[in-house]
Amino acid sequence: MAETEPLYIYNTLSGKKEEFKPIAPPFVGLYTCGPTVYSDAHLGNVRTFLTFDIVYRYLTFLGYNVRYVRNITDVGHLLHDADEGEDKIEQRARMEKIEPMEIVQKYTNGFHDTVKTFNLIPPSIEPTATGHIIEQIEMIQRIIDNGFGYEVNGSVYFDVKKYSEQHDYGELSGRKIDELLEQTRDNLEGGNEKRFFADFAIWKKASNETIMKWPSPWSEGVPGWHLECSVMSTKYLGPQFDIHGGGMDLKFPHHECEIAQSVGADGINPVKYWMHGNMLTVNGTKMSKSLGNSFLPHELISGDHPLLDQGYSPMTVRFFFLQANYRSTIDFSNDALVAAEKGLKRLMNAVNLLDKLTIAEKTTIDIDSLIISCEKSMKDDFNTPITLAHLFDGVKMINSINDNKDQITKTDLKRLKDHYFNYVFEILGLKAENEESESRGLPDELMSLIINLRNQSKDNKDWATADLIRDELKRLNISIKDSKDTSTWNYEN
RNA sequence: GGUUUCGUGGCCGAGUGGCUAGGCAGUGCUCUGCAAAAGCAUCUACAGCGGUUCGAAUCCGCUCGAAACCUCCA
Repeated sequence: MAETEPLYIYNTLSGKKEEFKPIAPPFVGLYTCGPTVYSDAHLGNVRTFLTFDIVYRYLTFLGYNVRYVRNITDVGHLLHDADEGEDKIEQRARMEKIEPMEIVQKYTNGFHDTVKTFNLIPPSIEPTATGHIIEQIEMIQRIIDNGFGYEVNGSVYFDVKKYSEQHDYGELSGRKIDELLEQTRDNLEGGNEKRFFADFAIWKKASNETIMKWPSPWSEGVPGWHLECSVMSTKYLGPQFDIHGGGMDLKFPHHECEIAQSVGADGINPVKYWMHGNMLTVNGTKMSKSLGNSFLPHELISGDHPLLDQGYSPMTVRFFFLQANYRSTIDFSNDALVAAEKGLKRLMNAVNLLDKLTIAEKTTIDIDSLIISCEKSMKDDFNTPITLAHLFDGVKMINSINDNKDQITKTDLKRLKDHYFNYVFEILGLKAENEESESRGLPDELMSLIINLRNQSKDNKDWATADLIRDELKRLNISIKDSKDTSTWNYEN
């Protein structure tokens, strides 16, 4: 692998693409905000995790030793207002009449199934908030000791006003603290324990009924939502690490608060490169549970949802996402998914052809520029749509060789195969989905029997019988496709 | 209301101060007993109005439109 071109990453902190320089190469620390496991992850959630799956895969491909940390939020994420509502998991547990930790387990399992379905590589470490209560309490103490936290009635708040006198609260999201006050739609209402409207809870005293709570120097309570990411990233990646990812909607306040907490506790700006993935939209509007326009992965695959004309395979969805830049919104539609389905098939057909090409004395295609182009586009802030475009240029080449219009030598074919293997499977994380061949056994043998009989009819030019077999199978949702000397079959969806 | 981003051909989506994005659909062709599939070729574009420039879809301004964030959200 030619390791010459630098990698550029769009850093939210600066608002531009910057050359990626790891703090301690060959090691790279990558942290992504994981799910709050109080309900099923929907497709929009999947998109963000996919974005960082690509980052992880590509950095690894480049030879970096990546430690990828993605947390599970299993406590502390409150409803409605980050500091006032009920814990999401507790509320859900009450609704389903089970233990909060059962909720956590149930939806953690579901999340793992989902990410596996879409072929996401598991993180190196997947820490939970409840597993790091002690560390969170320690961090709160450091924040208090440094004068950036204060206790009121057993709860501890981060003193944003004080912090902003010495530091830039808003450096990530571009907000100005004094403007924030006027711009906030709902300003401070009465009965609030906070000294300043922008302060946020880092420890919240729990009510008597609350099941999930822990002792602390201030009260029995729960840690604030923003805190866990600061604590766990620091613990596993150090006080300063390379890349922090998450959805665009977490930029403010969540990530802004993370910075403030780390600086407040340890005096170090925790992250060199902030990356934010954009939203999945439906008819131009953000997919979200509250709007009722979200659907779950299994609904997408089965097609069992009012917004869906049909089901789409996980790899179709993965390909669909990769056709857009992670920093752009991508709009869901059935047309777009159908297009992705066909595009993916075209790509995969060509990849499969690679094993069947005949070798020649010379090579008449330009493999070098294909390889260089793909490297260039991936190193330009993980530009997967351009990379796919290059790979489709290569598809033309492959087909052309297959049609004997171009030629390739043994060595070059090996390079081409390696290239597609690397990019399609390793970097973009696509995989073959031959669902019809999954442990078919008997049907497979029956079908080859039928196809053989039909081929005999064809050999005898008994078209009526051959067509009858094909038509009758079609009624059973099985389609027959004749190529030059063989016939293939598959289930129709 | 504030902040930010965006408005590309039938659809999805890149990119960029002058040079083909790509995928899907459409059209034509090849292959084929027929069909399907597949392959090849090919058409339509840069919201509107001004400005900067030799030249702008790309830079600047305004208008219109959309979205995200400012509340929990990936």
